Amino acid sequence: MADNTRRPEPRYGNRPTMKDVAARAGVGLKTVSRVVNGEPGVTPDTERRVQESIDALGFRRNDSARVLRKGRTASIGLVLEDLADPFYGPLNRAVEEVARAHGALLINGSSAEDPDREQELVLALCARRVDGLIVIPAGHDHRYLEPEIKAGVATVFVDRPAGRIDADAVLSDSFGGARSGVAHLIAHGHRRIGFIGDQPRIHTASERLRGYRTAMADAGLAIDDDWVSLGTTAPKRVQDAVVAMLAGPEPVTAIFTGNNRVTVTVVRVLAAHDRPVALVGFDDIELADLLNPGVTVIAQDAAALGRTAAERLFHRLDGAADAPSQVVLPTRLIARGSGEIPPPAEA
Amino acid sequence: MADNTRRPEPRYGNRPTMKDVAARAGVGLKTVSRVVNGEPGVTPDTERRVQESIDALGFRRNDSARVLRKGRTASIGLVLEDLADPFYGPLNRAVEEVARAHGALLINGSSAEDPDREQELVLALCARRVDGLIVIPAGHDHRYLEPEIKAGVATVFVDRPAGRIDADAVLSDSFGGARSGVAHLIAHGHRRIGFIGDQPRIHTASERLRGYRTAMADAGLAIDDDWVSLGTTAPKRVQDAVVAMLAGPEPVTAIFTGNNRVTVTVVRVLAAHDRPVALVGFDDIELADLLNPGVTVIAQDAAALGRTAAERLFHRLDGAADAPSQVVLPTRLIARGSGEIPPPAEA
DNA sequence: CATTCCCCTGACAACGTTGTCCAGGGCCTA
DNA sequence: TAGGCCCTGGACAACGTTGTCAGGGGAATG
Repeated sequence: MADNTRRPEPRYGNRPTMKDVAARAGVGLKTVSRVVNGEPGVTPDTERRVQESIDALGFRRNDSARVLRKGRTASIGLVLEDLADPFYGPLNRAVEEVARAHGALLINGSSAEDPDREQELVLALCARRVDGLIVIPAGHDHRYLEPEIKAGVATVFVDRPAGRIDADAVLSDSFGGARSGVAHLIAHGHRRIGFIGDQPRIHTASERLRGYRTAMADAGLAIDDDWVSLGTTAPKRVQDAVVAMLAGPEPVTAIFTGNNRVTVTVVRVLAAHDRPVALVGFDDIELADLLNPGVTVIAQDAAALGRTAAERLFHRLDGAADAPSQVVLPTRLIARGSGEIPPPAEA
Repeated sequence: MADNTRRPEPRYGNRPTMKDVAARAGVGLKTVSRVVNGEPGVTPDTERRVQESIDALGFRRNDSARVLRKGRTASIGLVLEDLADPFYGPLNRAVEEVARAHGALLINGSSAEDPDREQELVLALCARRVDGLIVIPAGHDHRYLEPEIKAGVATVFVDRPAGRIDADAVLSDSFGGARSGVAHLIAHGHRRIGFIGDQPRIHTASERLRGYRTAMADAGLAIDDDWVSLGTTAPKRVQDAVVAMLAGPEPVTAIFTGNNRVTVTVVRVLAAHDRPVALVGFDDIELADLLNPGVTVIAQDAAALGRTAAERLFHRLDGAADAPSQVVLPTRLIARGSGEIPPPAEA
């Protein structure tokens, strides 16, 4: 039996290793390591020889091996709901900037709002031994993360709190934002106000609904069952909801929308509607100022969410061991016109 | 000197390893490996014992070690220009979906349009031994990638071709799209048409400029130097360009914009302008249909770009060794009103 | 000139996993 | 009953890197 079949697998295209570099330069393995890592204690002459070998062979350090040896991967994981959602773009970018400032790479993926997929993704990241995790949770039970957190994987939740475990979280003030948005509509004379939101199992969605209910109650207004519609953000679903609210003898005169995707669809439907209907939306949307009327929104600062979460994460990685905390960032009402439409004069 | 200082570094919070699991279950190391990987050759009874130990200890396989041993990381790198740019969201998402379908994770980062940062990021990904790379290049010289590609890192460029090396690329038809967009304006009677684009060193920007020039030449129209403005997409810069084009005795009557960010700014400026000015923009923008007038655009399919590139990448990873090729995806003109504004009647 | 000290260098083990190979035991067949 | 085969399980090396430690040579000092 020939023994040239020893190589078990097609390796990394047989990349040169430090051993190869060392052999070519006629030095020891450790000396190469020193040069590669810029450690002191190498003569300029030796260093030059090693560097020459590195360039000639096209050597690049294998970080997998390095990670295995050192125990830190210098990478963090980001699990969000949908990479394509414009709301998460700035958040993603902000996290990346902070990671970069700390010399870490970012591994990310979308859960597509599916708890199983979230878990799968999170655990895959843990198996990669990311140093930390930033998660926009889709599910409501994160006990599966307990062994990981106990084992030292720093974890920060963003946009929505963790379910059934105690963990850091950075949130926007969904309740307060929705409450002030609805109060804004009430202040402009509306009494029949609709709410179209995301699925109630999503924390932000239910908080915003709560804000709506509270604002209505504060003003002593009763809420008709037909005025509240919760469900997916699919355009068809939202469109049907708007149409239903605007039909009948007592249609709503204003609508509060629970997130950017809902808002966009509602704007489209209202543009085709004959009567003006007031609108305030949660989340800012691009070009909202150029529409006619401009769309009044409750803006949250996605970049600040991401930045705050990432900074918290690295703070933990630097050794902070204080109790998990929730940070709530304020929202801001931006009046652009659609929220200031008065209700039609009552018959 | 006490010898309890042997542990060199703060490791992964001392996570249990297969060795720990094996010891607890009273089996050999390889048996644990077999159970973890679902390999055959383990009695149900033994398997149950091992599984119990895994659960009890909270063991999770260390993929770093696995990668080191196996030579494949099951991860791909994506380097794009700006994670926060809405154009790249769907692209990012499409790449992720394909990666997921192939069981790979996605590591990504932004180059911020800085060639040095692009190189730094790409090489960091190579050091991680990603199986493949998808790059939206910021620089024009990718010879630094040659050793990596030779070593087996599959690489596909998207949106812009690679510089000075021969590599796969998936592009949108920038030239043809711009040409047809400008032709559209000409067909609606415009003769003095401005072009506001991104920095000319960016391939798509210069291709779109070329499309503009060709369409003008095709129609026998001369181009005044003042009609062309290239530079960053900073709102201030773009705004100044628009104002300049609309000033003077012979202002442009139509503008073609080179990308989504430029378009957005121009829409804002034109909204405040007294005379109507026709506009066609490269890249679709959200809510473009709801503006008044609707914004006519040359739409490219960002998701298709990402999907095509990722599929090409995995095709290569599956062993395809054909020559590098360029795929050009068509663009689509979407007329919504702004491009169909006629020029003012000449005095 | 001898001694000490420091600087440079390299041998070696270890990180956690998987591929290879071998041993032992049970079962089937002749 | 003996022989052989298959099935299960484990010992061992290797992946490429870095931390530890020890050795060797030169300079500085007495």
